[in-house]
Amino acid sequence: MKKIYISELSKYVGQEISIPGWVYHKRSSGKIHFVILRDGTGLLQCVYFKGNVTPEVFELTDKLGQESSVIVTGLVKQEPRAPGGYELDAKDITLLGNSEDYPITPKDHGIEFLMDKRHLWLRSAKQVAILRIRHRIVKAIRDFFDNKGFTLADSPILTPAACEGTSTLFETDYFDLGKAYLTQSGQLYAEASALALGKVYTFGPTFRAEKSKTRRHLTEFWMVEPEVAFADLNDNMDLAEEFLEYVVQTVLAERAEELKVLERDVTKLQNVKRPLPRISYDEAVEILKKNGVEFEYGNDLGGGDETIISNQFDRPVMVHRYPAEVKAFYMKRDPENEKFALAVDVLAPEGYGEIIGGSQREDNYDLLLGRIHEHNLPQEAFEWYLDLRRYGTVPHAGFGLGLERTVGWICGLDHVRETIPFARMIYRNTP
RNA sequence: UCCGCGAUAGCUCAAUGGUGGAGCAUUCGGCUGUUAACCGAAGGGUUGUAGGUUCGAGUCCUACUCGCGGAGCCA
Repeated sequence: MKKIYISELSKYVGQEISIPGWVYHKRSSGKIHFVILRDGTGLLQCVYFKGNVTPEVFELTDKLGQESSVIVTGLVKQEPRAPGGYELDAKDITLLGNSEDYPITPKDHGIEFLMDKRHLWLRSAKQVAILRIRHRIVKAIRDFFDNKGFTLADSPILTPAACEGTSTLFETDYFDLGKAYLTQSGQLYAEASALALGKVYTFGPTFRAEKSKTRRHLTEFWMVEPEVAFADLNDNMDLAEEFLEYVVQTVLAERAEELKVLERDVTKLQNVKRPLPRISYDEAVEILKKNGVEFEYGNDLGGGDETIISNQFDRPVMVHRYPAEVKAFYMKRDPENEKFALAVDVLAPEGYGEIIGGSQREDNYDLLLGRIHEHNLPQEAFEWYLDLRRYGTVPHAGFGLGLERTVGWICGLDHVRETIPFARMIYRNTP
């Protein structure tokens, strides 16, 4: 028999069909049993009347444990009383794999328990919706860059040294070559690729061994990093806002059902259209002072500061030209004021914080070499990077977008751990 | 690393220093349209670990373990 998914049931009204799936839930009322079937594409209520099926089938539908795998057979009917609008006037059922005492019941559970059972928690409606949205975001990201002539040029995950020299890295032995480190950013390699291909992006996992314990941090997370040759900070901001608009509007258009499952207030996402507001670090500091924040000028913005700033706007806000001291060594200084780096962070609304960090890169060999020394970085490890300035250097810029933070923001979640199938955090690497 | 909060049934939680309970889940019974169905009944506990105070500790004290949230750092 042809395999049918619940999502395409509307095409089979009046026909007898079989669908494989899992028992999501069941209710009974004496001579009638309701089995709610889940197949990964939707939910289907299957109705078993005592008079319509064999005693063996009726008995089985009473005993089925939550998440038992079954094949149901019956007649597809339109039924306003059923969730989804269709139901199965069921005739038969075949048990594939029994499930007893399924731990995740349709009641409240604590986060520790759910994370311990993450491999099963993924089957829940909200988690399915989140992962579908995550997938659509990934596809939108790829579509956006592919359609604009970018080439995917992935950066290595095992690297010989710190990209930025600041974060704590995961370390591993690498044969006779000493230590290797899991990458914390593909950017430096993306710069090399951009000078080969013009417009590139790298999209892969990145790793931070920092002991961050907040709703915005994972030790392993995905980042997309476009890099463009012959681009300055303004080009970079133009690209970032067009990119964000495309991703958000695509998800709104194509994952409306999933956003509904998550009860996301989409009016906050509908505003994500160009132009996004652009303010300088100085203007951001003014906003903080107006809101009574004691902020020491020259510091980086903290999580609370970002929330106050983003609350002034109805869409993501770009904050540019940060004090160079708080930013990475490779960022180009503002020619109009050497104290500032040509950096830009995009702060998501509703307290979701920094989802994009980017900059125009330092393209002058002597200045870059000086920065490497100022930051006490080993010049030898960066010789290849310096080569990019020795041989045909050009102005170039790029940014990195954190996938999980973006998924969390678009889905309206309060923690990034639900945005990836199996989150890796400081105190959790299982399941 | 620092600060705060927490750990009681499979799960979510309650219990004035004085006989550890409820809802859900499970099992049994009832119900021909349920929507986290409902009604009745039953089983289910070394209260995170180790000490201490007390006639008596789930409750008070100390240490430890684990978890959650935040800071720093960052996407």
